Amino acid sequence: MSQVFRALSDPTRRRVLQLLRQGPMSAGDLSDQFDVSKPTMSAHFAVLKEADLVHAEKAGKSVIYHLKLSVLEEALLGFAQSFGIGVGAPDQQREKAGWTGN
Amino acid sequence: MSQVFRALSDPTRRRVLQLLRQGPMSAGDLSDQFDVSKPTMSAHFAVLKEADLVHAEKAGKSVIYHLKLSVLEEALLGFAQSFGIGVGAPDQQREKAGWTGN
DNA sequence: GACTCATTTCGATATTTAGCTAATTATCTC
DNA sequence: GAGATAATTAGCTAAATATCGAAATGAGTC
Repeated sequence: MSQVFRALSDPTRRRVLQLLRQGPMSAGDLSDQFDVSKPTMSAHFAVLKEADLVHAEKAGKSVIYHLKLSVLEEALLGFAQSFGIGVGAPDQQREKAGWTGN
Repeated sequence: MSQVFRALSDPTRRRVLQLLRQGPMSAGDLSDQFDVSKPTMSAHFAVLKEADLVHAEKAGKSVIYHLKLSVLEEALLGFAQSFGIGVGAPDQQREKAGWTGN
C-alpha cells in the first residue's frame, strides 16, 4: 500500500504508467520519452516493480514492461472505499471503516 | 497530485486521515493515538496540510484538524478515471487518456 | 570469440524524509 | 504578569531517494 502510493508520488513514474496503458513497452522506448538518464529511469522502473504496478518481461536484449492495471485498480479503489468514497453501486458499501492497509 | 500521493505513502498519515473520517480532532488528541513525539506528528500534519487533505482550524489553545474528503475523493477518483478505472456509472467514461496531473 | 546493443548495477553526491529533544510561540487561567 | 497547556519551530542525526557517469551484465550478430 505504502509502496503503491510512494510510486505514484512521482510525475515521471505516473507518466510511465500512462504510457504503458497503451500497451507493453521496452525500457529503452520508455526512457526515450523522458529527459533523464537511463540509470535514473531504471531506478524508476525498480520502484514501480517494487510496488507491483508493472511486470518486467525479458525479450532478447530488451526488457518489456507491462502495466498491472488490476493492482493499480485494487489499490486505488480499495483505499477509496475504506473512506466511503463512491465506487461502483452507491449502495451497501458505506461505513466500512477500520482500514489503513499497513 | 504528487503531494497527495506522497502524503498517502505513509501509514501514520493514512491513519490520521482515517481517524478524521469520524470527525474533526485536535492535534493533541490525534497525537495521543500514535507512538511518536508531538513534533513528529506536527510534521505529519504539515504534510497533510501541504497536500490540502486537511484543514487546520485554530480554537483557543488547540488546533482542530478537519478531513477534506472532497479533495481526497477528487484526487483518487480523478486519477483512477485517467486510467479508465471504473468509477460510478460504468458507461460513457472509458478512454480518457492523456492525464498525469503534473 | 569479438562486437554491439539494451539494460542494470556500482559508486558518488545532493536532497529529502522521519524521527528525536529542546526551545519558542500562542492562548488561556489565576 | 506568572504559570500552565497546546502546538509549532529549530536544530540535529540517520536513513532513504534521486540523480549522474562509468562499469558490468546479458543476449544477440558476425
